[in-house]
Amino acid sequence: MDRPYDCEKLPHICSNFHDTIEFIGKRWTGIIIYTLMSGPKRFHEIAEAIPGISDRLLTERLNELVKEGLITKKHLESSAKKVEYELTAIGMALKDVIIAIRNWTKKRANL
Amino acid sequence: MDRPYDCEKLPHICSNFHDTIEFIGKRWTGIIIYTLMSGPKRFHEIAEAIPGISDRLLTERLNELVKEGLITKKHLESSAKKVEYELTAIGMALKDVIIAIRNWTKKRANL
DNA sequence: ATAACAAACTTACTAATGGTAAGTTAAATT
DNA sequence: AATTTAACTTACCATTAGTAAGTTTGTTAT
Repeated sequence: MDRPYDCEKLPHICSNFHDTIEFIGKRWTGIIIYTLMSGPKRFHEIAEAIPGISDRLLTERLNELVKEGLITKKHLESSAKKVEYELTAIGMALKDVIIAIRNWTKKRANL
Repeated sequence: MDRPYDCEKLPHICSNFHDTIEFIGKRWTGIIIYTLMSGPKRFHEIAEAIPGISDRLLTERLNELVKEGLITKKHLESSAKKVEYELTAIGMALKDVIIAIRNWTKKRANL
């Protein structure tokens, strides 16, 4: 069986695969990104779209995503309290990953 | 912006997306699957291919993957001590997800 | 044949992360 | 002026992960 790619020739990519999957696989991170795929959202909108997540973890994950450059945070209307989160271009590029996971989930359900 | 798919029409898929990404996103799970993409491997081969993982967690993750039907465990040579782990068809089907993550990682590195 | 070694766990313990709930702060609403 | 709301923040307990030593059965060397 062949590998998806050659680790000898792409050590940088190989060494980063683990980091990437561990990052986007952190608890709640995947579904937060998925939620933002349908457009920018405010804090409470994300919270309401994801049953089970707590304010604390949502704050933490959003901060991590901002830090990693996958989303941006915008303060609305000169108010310190209204914010909006939006995927960056590289964050939005995760759509292909999400589609692949969706397809796999569907395939698995049909076994 | 359009969604990758319509949750109204595919509630089953929608509700399972989170489960899927949380499962394959569990610590070490992604890289274990990736490691097995290049063919069946014995316990110590997987351990050696994944720097940092401990015997305890590797055992735990492999058992979870067997339980979820993504890999199979084969005892070699009528011996109780030599085992081999291999991706099932549905486990191997995660290759598309892995390729998507690889592509995204590459794209991100070029920013 | 016996002793040392190895593979694949298993157990015990500590550290890190996640979950729950209450508290905070500034702005918007009544 | 008092109440409510958004978006955190803090404190505390539960769950999960990391580290290291121990176990069991089979294999290899003497």
